[in-house]
Amino acid sequence: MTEKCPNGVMSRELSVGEVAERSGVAVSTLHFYEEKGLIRSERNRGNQRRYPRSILRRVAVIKVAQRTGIPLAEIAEALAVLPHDRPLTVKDWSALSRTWRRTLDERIERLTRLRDQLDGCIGCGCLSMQECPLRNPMDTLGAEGPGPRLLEPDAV
Amino acid sequence: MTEKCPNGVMSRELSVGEVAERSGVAVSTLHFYEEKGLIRSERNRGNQRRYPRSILRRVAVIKVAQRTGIPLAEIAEALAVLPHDRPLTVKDWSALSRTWRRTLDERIERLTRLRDQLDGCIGCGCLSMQECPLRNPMDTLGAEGPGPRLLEPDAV
DNA sequence: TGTTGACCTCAAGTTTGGTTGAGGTTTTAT
DNA sequence: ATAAAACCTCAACCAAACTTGAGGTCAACA
Repeated sequence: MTEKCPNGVMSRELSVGEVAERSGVAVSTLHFYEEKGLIRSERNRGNQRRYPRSILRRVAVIKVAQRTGIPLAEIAEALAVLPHDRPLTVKDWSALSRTWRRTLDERIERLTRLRDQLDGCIGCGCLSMQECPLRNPMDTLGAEGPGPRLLEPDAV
Repeated sequence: MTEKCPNGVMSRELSVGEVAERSGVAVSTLHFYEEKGLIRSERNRGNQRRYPRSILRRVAVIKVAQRTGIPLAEIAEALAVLPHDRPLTVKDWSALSRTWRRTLDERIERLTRLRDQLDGCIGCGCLSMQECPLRNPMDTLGAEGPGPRLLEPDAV
């Protein structure tokens, strides 16, 4: 069942079930990814999917990207420029992960800014559209100046 | 059109369109929130929605919670214990925002951990299910030990 | 008194990321 | 040889958070 090369690395192509098991995603998900163009498969004479072992890295990359919050469509775009017929290299991975790291950084920054605003507003609660930094998410520009605001019961 | 009280605060009830404009959410969204139990409305004799001005703070709170990533269902739950018939007080807001701040903190932490793992793996790319911290998101436990991993072309 | 704009309800559509199931074929194991 | 396990396609369904549209009513203004 498991054919080994001289060097001891298993080199047989993988069935969809094997890929599912080894990559930790469901078979249905692999079908789905294929439909979305994220992965590709060859077929054997019985029309069953057969994958090169490099699929495992590709799927792994997809999963990591998803954890950073990148939507599948964007992941697909990023992977689209890379060939399906050879494994992703370390270089490919570096480029991708560096990009994703940057967007992850931005997400973290945005959330951190939000947290700070929340801190500044916990004791206030005015939530004024005009004056409260929480309601004015001018996310990038530092048009801040939180500080306590006076709270008029309904003057939102 | 705008009736003022002696003290200069407008105290008229608001129509759904007015709430939409002043709170920055669409009319359809207000209908939707009502259906989900997040907000409530009185009706005038013509069956049109009429809101007390306190609705504006309530909607504001919902929006802020959403920005922190809290799903509507959870926001609904949190707001459920608070009466619809009086404005949210600073105390209400403090309690809510403190809770949400904590979950926001967790989100930030999780993302930061991910970023660090990504940093450790950018030059590696093994993405091994067994060995790569990026693939083993045992998020809470510090079962770390990233460091460089040797990269065998297909040994994912 | 129109007529226009705001409002009403209810149903259906949208997007993202999949899962579930029916009905049928292929592979694998005995 | 046969039965079970794995695979195939295609369609439908799920949840979240809304939006859109149809068909009809109400209100505000000239």
